[in-house]
Amino acid sequence: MDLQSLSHLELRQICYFLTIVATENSFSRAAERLHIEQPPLSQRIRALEKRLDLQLFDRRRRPLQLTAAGRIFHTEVEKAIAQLDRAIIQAQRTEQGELGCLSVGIASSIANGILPQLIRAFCDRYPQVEIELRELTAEQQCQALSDRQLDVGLEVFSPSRLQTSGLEHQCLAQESLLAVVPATHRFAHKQQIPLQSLAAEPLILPSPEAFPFYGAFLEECVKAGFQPQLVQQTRATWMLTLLSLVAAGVGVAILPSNVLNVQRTGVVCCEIQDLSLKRQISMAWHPDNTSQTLGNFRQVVRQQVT
Amino acid sequence: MDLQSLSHLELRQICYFLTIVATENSFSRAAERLHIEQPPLSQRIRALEKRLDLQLFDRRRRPLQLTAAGRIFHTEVEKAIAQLDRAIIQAQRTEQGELGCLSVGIASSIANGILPQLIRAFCDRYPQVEIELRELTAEQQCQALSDRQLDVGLEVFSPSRLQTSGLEHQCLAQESLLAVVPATHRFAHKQQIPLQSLAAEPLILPSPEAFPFYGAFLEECVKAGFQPQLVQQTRATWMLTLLSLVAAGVGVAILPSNVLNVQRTGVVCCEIQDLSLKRQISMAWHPDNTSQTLGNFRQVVRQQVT
DNA sequence: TAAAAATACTCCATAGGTATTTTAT
DNA sequence: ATAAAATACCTATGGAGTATTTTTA
Repeated sequence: MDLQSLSHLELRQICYFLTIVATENSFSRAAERLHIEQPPLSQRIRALEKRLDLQLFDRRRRPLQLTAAGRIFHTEVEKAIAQLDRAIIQAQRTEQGELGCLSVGIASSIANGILPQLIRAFCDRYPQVEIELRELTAEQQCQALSDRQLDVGLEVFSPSRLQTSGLEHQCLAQESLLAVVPATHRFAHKQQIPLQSLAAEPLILPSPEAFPFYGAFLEECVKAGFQPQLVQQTRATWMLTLLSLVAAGVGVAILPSNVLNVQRTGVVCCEIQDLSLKRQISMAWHPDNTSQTLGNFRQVVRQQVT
Repeated sequence: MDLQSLSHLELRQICYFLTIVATENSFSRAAERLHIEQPPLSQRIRALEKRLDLQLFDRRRRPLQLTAAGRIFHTEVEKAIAQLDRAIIQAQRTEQGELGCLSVGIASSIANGILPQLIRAFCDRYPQVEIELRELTAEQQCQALSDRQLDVGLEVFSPSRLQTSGLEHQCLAQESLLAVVPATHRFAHKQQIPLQSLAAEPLILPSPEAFPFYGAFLEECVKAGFQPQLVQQTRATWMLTLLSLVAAGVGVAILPSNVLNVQRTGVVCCEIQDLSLKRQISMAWHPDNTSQTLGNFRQVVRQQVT
């Protein structure tokens, strides 16, 4: 393909040609339909024929007929015009955010909580937008948002980290912490337990790298007057792993309230009295990202959380 | 698809866009490659963006990047340009006679004789041209050639009919007539027989409508001093039918020499002495038919018969 | 002879060039 | 500070209009 020579072709001339064929090869009626006079139309077609080095019409008899080459050109160039039209439509729909791709950072707490309704609502409204879910920690999401690797992140972000990254954010939901105990435990029949009652229990906490939030929980325990006994032998992060440890009687797990969305035999959840600590789940994005798809996603999310 | 609005698009601007993307989104280097200056290129792209109502490039940072819409437009419009290129190439090849269709009128005598080598030679040289073989009588061919239903005819044409149709023609081959006798016939072992020896034989001739040429044969018999005995009960035209009648002992058939290309058990061919009568097989076409495909066919045929 | 396309010319819109300014790293 | 793109302005190619001629059925 030689762009250099194609660029001298006039799309207008091609559309004129298609119009002439559409009017049964009448130059006069095509000119009328094109809102130009007949002589310029004749000129343009001759110019087209000259540029292509092709005889498109057999002018030796009336009514004018397409040559064999003209017929082939017509069928093939019609496909090209249709494809060009598709290119424009698709690009415009992409710009409107009706078509394309959005990469969304999530964490297990999101996947297990607010995510399904957000995805459902967005996909209903923008069925042609592909959502790429990426399971990343809050820190990885901040980095990816700054690097334009990610369009939007859903996680428990620390406000200071959002600040330093220059990210914008919106609060979506709050979660409290629950104590998860074996079904055979003496707390199992209680709706609520005091925070201090955990002083005597071996506690299972998720790996602090993946869940930095737990530092705040430990501080609350100290404020309440005890040093928690941590089960050190595990650095698991998956909620199902932690629940299995509880079911095995290894200890009591402290987990965010989205654990209520999971049914696990052999464990029971108890609210913790006196613990006002809340995990703030937010949506974060980069202010320079002007993608309409992102704007649409934010709007849908805003509608869902209010 | 709206031809009216597409016609105001500039193909040149689209090619400029593709060139910019091809040079890693550098306007300066694209301008260089396009042999224009950078400012006009910037102007053209902005004009394109304005016309399409599309932001193709994100100009807020360097090096410039395509927007999501720009990326879609690029991949889709590249297909359109490739299709446009195909349209031009195919039309040009059609005009050169390298691509397309040729309708060729034939008769059984041709199919059984010179046709295979002509088809073979033409298809070898022009493999993308489709040949449509139409089995028509000489009269039907003259009519179809005049009506532009047929590109070229191969038949035993009468010179006067060619004249009145205003057709051009070229002689391809001559055929003599043979006597075909049953294998048990007393002539069966002879290479040649005198014309007059046919006086005593019941003669099987093809239907005179399909083979007007046989009138001349009957005249030759009269000149030789006898009135041939014609088997009247058949008006068959197919050579294989006539040979079957001979094999059945109904009589002696008088057939063109292409019958030698057919092997039929129970029959033998004999040359006829003293019979100078020749069937002239010609190629005919209409002088107004300027199709290059026809010209190419005529040239190949000319090469084959010399 | 009549309808339709081609030709001849004039005008003007827009692509391209040159000089300069603005912008992003 | 510098490289690259945008802006401003000028020139000229070529598309469109009007009047007329040519062609074909």
